[in-house]
Amino acid sequence: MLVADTFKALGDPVRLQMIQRLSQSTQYTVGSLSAGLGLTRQGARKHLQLLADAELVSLQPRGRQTKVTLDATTLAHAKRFITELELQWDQRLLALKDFVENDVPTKQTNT
Amino acid sequence: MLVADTFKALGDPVRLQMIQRLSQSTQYTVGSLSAGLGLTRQGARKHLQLLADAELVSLQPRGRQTKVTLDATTLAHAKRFITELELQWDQRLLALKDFVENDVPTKQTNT
DNA sequence: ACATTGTGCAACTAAATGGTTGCACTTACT
DNA sequence: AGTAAGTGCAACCATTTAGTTGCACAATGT
Repeated sequence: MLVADTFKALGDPVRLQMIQRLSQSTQYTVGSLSAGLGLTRQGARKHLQLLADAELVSLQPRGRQTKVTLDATTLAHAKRFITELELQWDQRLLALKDFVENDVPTKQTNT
Repeated sequence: MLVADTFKALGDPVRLQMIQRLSQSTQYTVGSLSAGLGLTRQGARKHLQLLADAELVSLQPRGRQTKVTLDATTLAHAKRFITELELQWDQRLLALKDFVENDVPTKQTNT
């Protein structure tokens, strides 16, 4: 599973709100989670499936209803990706500062 | 600008690679950034426009060419959003643990 | 046994997305 | 002045996405 898929799944207001709700309660079912989002249950269910495919949530059938829980692991992966970008970015700025101050050429990756 | 728009912009392999490149060098132009991605320059340009609209990169015309730089601020916002989700999630788990161990009812947000 | 509740799935439609080609235009080089 | 380089923009096409309606079906409650 690519990180891009995780971001893609997070890139929708409805799905983000679902995730946000799920971070606040462990008691959600497909029905309760789909209510009050301004679209039909079936519409919401499609979003939910996307989140499940991206492994951001897991669906556990419990008799008549299906429990929905957050998968914090995938969320953590996405966060880590951003953190690493920021690290590279900071190093770049540092190298640039070095170049300006001391005339030490910085290694160029691309032109 | 909604956080969802940031995630949406990050939710594509081509755009993620662009962001990754930009985190490694401050020397990119539209042309150099668009090369070697397996699609036409005009195709890449569309992705770049999306990133610019999401304020993940900024485009600065420099005579004949256009310089592209990363906007780390927006990236930081996205990261923060995830961090806050994780915080709520952790608190939830803690409350749940409390409930199981001590039979202290936890405040339910939803049913 | 029967009704109701919670869910899943398929078909369909409108709009957004990802990609292409073709062309115009300005900046720089000789 | 003439050519090449770097870009921007519009038109077009195929695919995916976001939403709907309609229906089937198993689990629960009376």
